[in-house]
Amino acid sequence: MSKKAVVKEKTVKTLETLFQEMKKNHLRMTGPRKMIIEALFENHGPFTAEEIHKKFIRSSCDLATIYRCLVSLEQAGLVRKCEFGDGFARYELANNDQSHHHHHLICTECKKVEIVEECEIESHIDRFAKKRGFTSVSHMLEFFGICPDCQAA
Amino acid sequence: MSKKAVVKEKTVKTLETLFQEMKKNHLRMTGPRKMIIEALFENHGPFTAEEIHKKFIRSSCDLATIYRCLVSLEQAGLVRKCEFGDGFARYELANNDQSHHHHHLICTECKKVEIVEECEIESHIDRFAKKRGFTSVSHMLEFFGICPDCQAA
DNA sequence: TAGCTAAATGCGAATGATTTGTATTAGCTG
DNA sequence: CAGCTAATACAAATCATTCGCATTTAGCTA
Repeated sequence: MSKKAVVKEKTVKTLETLFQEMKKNHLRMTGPRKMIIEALFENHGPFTAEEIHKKFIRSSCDLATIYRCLVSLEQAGLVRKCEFGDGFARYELANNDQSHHHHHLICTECKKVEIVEECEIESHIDRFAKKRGFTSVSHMLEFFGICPDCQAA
Repeated sequence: MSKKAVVKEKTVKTLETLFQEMKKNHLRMTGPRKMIIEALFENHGPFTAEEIHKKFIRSSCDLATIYRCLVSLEQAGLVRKCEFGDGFARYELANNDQSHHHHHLICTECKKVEIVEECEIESHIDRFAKKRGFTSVSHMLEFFGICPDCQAA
């Protein structure tokens, strides 16, 4: 009972922290934005804009608004965009501290996403997927950054 | 001189091998397909369909044909599709043997792609990018496979 | 080598996720 | 509470990619 209370308290605090971060970034606290943050806070995604729109937004809200909210929330660092190469951008809460770094394990058939917390040797990386009973396992590893030429320009 | 000849001979052989693989997969040897294979063989990509169309295809050829060729070449295992999450699919020659496994290092500004041959500990993985003078380094690591539920179905 | 047939292409239109223009609405600051 | 803007709704545009269909052609066969 006390354990549950602690968990709940921690949960509420973290959601408030997210809202404070919104204010810190000069983002107005609008209905759609709050609903998006709450949805991503309470459900582990990542989710496409359309999934967020259909599953989590109760009061009517335009899909274009969802897209614009996600852009501003991403720019503010509250939300992270994930690209799995299937034509849909997905979004999840961005946990800024490195302790929450994680990868994804996506079923190529049903598109289900599992969180992968482990982080070990790259050459053995597929075993995380196989350990979970996945077959036809492969992984995508791509680097991003600003190249020396562009830094100079 | 003899060195150069050897290199050239090897080059020709490998390109011929690719053409043989096309035939083995019951793909007709059409102009667009040959040009795409040659382009990817002579230039290290990966390239978008539009880049291939504009840069490498001399004789007139419809962009839709490029897309269709890339699909059939991918199905035949000759070409690999890469997704960097910027809204463009890119293609490169698929080297089936594991010895040619590599990753990519993409400049987020000019979209230049560098090949990353190293394959070490995941937690130190960003150092490959930093070692090349890139800043704002991040990486994308996603897993793909068929989940137990879908295997059963 | 001519002819056959399915596969491949060209061209135009469609698709679908995402973006954008613009008038209207509604946070926030004083 | 007024006023200034940012944010929203709605509709239309964008843009990579796909598709339909008529025409062409690669590769096989006689």
